[in-house]
Amino acid sequence: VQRWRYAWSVTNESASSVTPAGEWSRVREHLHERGLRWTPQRRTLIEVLSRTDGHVTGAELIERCRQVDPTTIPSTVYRTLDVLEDLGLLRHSHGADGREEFHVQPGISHGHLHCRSCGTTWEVPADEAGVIVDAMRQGRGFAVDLSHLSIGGECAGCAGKKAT
Amino acid sequence: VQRWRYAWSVTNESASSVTPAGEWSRVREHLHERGLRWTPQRRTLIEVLSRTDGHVTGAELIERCRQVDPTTIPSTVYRTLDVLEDLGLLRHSHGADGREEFHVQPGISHGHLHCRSCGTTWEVPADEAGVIVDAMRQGRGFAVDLSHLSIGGECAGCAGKKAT
DNA sequence: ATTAATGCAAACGGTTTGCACTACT
DNA sequence: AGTAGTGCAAACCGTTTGCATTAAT
Repeated sequence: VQRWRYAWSVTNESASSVTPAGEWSRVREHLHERGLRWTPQRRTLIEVLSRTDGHVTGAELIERCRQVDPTTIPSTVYRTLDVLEDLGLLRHSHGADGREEFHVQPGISHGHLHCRSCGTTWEVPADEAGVIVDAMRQGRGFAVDLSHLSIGGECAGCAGKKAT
Repeated sequence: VQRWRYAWSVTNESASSVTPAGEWSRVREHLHERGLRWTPQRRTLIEVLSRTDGHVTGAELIERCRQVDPTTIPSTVYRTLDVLEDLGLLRHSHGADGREEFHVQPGISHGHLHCRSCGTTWEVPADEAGVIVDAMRQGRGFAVDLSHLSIGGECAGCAGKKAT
């Protein structure tokens, strides 16, 4: 029933970034080192991930994979995400809407700021969050993991609209 | 089919706290003011909520209601939670496991600290979180809502165990 | 030839919805 | 009497699982 289409060559919009600087270029080797396999489905997901920075939900990734390969099956995506998390290339938590949220490149750790009015999410880089990390360490001996720092509230833009 | 059982008198373990100091004592009036009704099912949920401090998931509330009244129906609980949130007695967000999390007494606003090792959750009171609120306001004009502050990491206890 | 990975379909779990019925007011 | 609220069952949605099949090694 004609699965296993290789959509790769059709969709490398930005050939230069398909295998970007980072982690993704060696996934294939990482997998092989562990006796795991490099499949077209995984290739598709890696391509999508390599174009993604920050955070995505599982459902979003499936959607994007489907654009590359319409035959994408959810369970395959989720299973591959599990594997990638085992390899340490990914980390997941849960977003404000309760869905799985995957963080790409956990090396570059940062927190998140969510505006309840406009729904926008911003990253809080490590230096800006330093004050939080310090406060929790000193007060409680708690080691903050920035990738699991989530701050809700209202952004300057939305607050401004109301005020006027 | 014998619904509408009043389990109230059977389960007032701590009669003194059934109608505690706060908000819950006047829910009935709040409802009536808006033309809404006081039903046994709502009474059950209010009783459960009055014994609850901090945060619970919807599923947990249903479970606890069922202990008071085994005939509790999920949709009724969720619908009442909606109403209570409209009345401002409750606020909900999403917890680390992705389920709805209801915050009781939103007046006493606080953040949460989650340890990834032992799973414990601590409250971060307003004064302790002040440094975060200030940092975000000054840096970005962002108004932090403490009830939506979630910090993940590892607590002193768990970090200690590893070190030794 | 092995066996990891896939496709598929069914299950899961918390939450939501539609609708006829019930009981607060 | 009028209508808010309920019970029930089915739908929902993202995610997970079991299993026979397929394909990477």
